[in-house]
Amino acid sequence: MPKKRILPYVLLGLINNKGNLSGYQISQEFKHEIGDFWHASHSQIYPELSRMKDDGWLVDHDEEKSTFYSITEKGHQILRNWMEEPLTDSEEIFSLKLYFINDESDPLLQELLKQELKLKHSKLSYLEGRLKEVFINQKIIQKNYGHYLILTRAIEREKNHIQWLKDKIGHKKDAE
Amino acid sequence: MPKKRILPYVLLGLINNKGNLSGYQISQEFKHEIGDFWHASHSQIYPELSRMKDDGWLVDHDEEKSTFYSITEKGHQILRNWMEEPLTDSEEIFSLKLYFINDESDPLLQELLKQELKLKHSKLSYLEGRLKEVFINQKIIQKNYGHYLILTRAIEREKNHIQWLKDKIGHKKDAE
DNA sequence: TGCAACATGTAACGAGTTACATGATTAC
DNA sequence: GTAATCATGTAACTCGTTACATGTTGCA
Repeated sequence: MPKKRILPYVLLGLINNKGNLSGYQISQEFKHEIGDFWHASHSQIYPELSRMKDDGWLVDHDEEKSTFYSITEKGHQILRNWMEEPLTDSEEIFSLKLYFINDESDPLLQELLKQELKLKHSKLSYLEGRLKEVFINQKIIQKNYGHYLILTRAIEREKNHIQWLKDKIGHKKDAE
Repeated sequence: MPKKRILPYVLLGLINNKGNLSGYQISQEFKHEIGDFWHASHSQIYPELSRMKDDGWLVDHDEEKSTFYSITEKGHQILRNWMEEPLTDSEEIFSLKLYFINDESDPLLQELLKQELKLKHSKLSYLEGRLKEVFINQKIIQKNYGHYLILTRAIEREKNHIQWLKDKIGHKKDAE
């Protein structure tokens, strides 16, 4: 099966958040707001939007200069389904989905955090397993020091992420 | 200009580390050892190896079942140049280059860590700037809570990475 | 004897990038 | 008036994936 495309869902999410958007505005979004987490160039955006319109996910309405798109009921459904799809081991998707959640009280937020926590836990144990398996003694560490470094770094990173997730799941307010 | 390809350098690095490797062995490496940080399928590997041979980066010698490749002097040069190229904002490349450094005393190690530290510092200030710029009051946070979360998460992640880099640059031994 | 793993290759396809194009409007 | 930005579109190309293909060796 072909790899799951993400772009259409990103476009859906953006249009859903903002009400309606033109292709140009979306490409600006990618340069600013959401640009830290995802990117697409205009040569992807325009054809994609028109495909999504053909599929009934969006409707367009021409205004003075631009063609604006807004989401249909079908589009809503599709977006919702995607948002509720179980996460896979991809931090990008986790970030994107978070981005599309506006309200702190949306139950999907806690759901996402819990799913990601589970994923990160298993990633962490996998990495810790690798560490034990590969670096069984000091000599191997010395002979493959770079490998040892990134592996231990990866482990620390997961731990840090897990800690963050746990904090947020506790639905604590920002009290630092 | 076209995007810089990484695969050839990964193959060079692997072959350089192990002395000589067949295409099949390399694809096994991707399934195990290095698989946590980079991946390529055999349909990429074989043609790439033969291209690299044509370019004089590798020489092949057929043995019983497999064709083994080893690195040439030219290949060494190319690999070294790549390793010494300044890092860009891509953690993948940082990890890969680290992976190819075997010896703790290789001066390139400290160089890499310092470069990455600089990059991460500027990334951090960029993200902190974004946070101040976008989330100017509590209301905006409430209305875009997911965005706020991933942005603050991204900041924490950079801080964690910076801390790790600083630890390692201090050429401290693992004393926990 | 038949299946899994070894070992290599090529073709078809999908997604994303850069480049090529074009025309309107705005600001200096 | 001319440069930048708005606004959209398509074509060429590259990279990577999956699928298709083929022959060998080891083992149960």
